[in-house]
Amino acid sequence: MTMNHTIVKSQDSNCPHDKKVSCGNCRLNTICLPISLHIDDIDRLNSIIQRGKPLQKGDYLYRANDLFDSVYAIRSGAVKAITINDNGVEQVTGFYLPGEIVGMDGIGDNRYTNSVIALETASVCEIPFNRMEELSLQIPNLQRHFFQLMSREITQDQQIITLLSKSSAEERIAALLLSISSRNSRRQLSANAFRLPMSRTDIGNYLGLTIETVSRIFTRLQKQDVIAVDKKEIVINDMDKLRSIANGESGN
Amino acid sequence: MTMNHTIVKSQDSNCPHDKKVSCGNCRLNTICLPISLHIDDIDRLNSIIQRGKPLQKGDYLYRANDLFDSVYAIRSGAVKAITINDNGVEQVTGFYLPGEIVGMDGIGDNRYTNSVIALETASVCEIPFNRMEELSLQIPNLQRHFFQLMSREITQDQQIITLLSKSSAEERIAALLLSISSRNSRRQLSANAFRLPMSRTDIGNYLGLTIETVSRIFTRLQKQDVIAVDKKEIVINDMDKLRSIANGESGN
DNA sequence: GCATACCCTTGATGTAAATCAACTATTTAC
DNA sequence: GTAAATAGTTGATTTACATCAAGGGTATGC
Repeated sequence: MTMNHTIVKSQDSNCPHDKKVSCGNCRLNTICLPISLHIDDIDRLNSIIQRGKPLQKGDYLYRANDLFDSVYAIRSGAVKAITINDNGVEQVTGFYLPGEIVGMDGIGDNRYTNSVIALETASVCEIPFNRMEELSLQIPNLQRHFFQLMSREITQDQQIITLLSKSSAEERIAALLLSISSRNSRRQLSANAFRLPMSRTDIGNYLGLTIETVSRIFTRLQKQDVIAVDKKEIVINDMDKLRSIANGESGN
Repeated sequence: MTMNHTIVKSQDSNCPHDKKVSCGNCRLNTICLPISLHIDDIDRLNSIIQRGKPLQKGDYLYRANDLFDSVYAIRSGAVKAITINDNGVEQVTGFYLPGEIVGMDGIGDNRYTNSVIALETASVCEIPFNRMEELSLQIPNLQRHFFQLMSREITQDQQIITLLSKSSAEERIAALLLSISSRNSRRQLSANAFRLPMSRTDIGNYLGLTIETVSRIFTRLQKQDVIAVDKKEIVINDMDKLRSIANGESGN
């Protein structure tokens, strides 16, 4: 990923070094923001949002048990959310790409239940929750938007539950690839060729599989010419086949 | 469960046949409602809530894909939420007991993603969401309460994800029993002896296990004197042991 | 009161994925 | 530039749970 360091005013509003970024001109705003907001409401929302220095790979955005104060929109890069349960086992609970929101798990008991870690260099927009709540009282559409965001997170988590409860290793991997593919295309990126921001270990942890199984499935899908794998670079050669595998319609 | 059919005014505000039920005198209100609400705010909330006839076992409260209009507080009985995925596989996504709220999955796209079905005779309080939203704009604590409810649902779903991804069959069953136990004690019911409202099939579906495995685990836990099982009646004989099993600290 | 269906249990066998093991490729550090 | 650590692949073996199978118990309906 190239980055413009010249003094020329960048047209790319998502360059992490560009301090002129605002919600109004952010190219992710149709994903991250309620499209239904008035232009001046967007300005009011923008005024409460803080944009800090980018995270480096491995940096924590916040840690489980930290006091909750903000949710964060991913502006560039990618992060993972993890929880550590009572017996010290780590679980990856989600991967978050640009335009997506993390931190809503912290609202319930005023402490985050997940830790969020950068998978690569990433920049985020911090949305202080108390101020967002106040603003929501004045902007009904903003309140509605946050209810919707949280509801969709519930629905997504329930889809993961179904995946883990009912699907084979191959179906899980196929579903993850399709999820990343469709989230990429929502951001106007290629649905067929992309780089996985996470390691095989993270994939296995997320999908309830060992790293060996993840590796074998990638190899198998490649041998079937469904995908081409080169380290973290993925090319989907046969989207329909991948979908039918994810839906358990394949003969395996 | 006995029910008073005499003309004497019932003291049990949760008797489904008592039309005088209100949030103000409901014994579940510390669970279901924000405790932080003013007494007149509780009245305002109460005024928008609709209480219909009880559901019979097997009745649907709503169906996946129905237009979303309300969330529901369970007043008595128990329900399950299920989703049917693309390939027609049914997944139980949750069990809901008195004081708990269902339907928040519908907010995201204005249609329910789950169907909710009564596991036994059950009564519910319907909370029309549009009216609740309007009220939230005037009662900040109510807005906050709903954000918290949704956040906790996210956190719970993530705990299920961890359970399915990382735990053995025995650990899953132990965790479910402990969950029901603690939810019962929150309602001032026994933590050690209770009736499971759901079938073995539902348990297996929820936990990603076959009915045979569920049955075997119950038998095994009984042989270890951790629990006593008589059909749906459960007695927890050794809570500490059950906890250590759930935490994967048992030698098995 | 009996039939039908459903729910649950228990045993025998099969299998997908875990585990164990060895090795290669890639990144990080000095 | 080389060493050490980290990440990923592939094969052999084990295992936890699924599947297959049979039977008993309980509820539902005529």
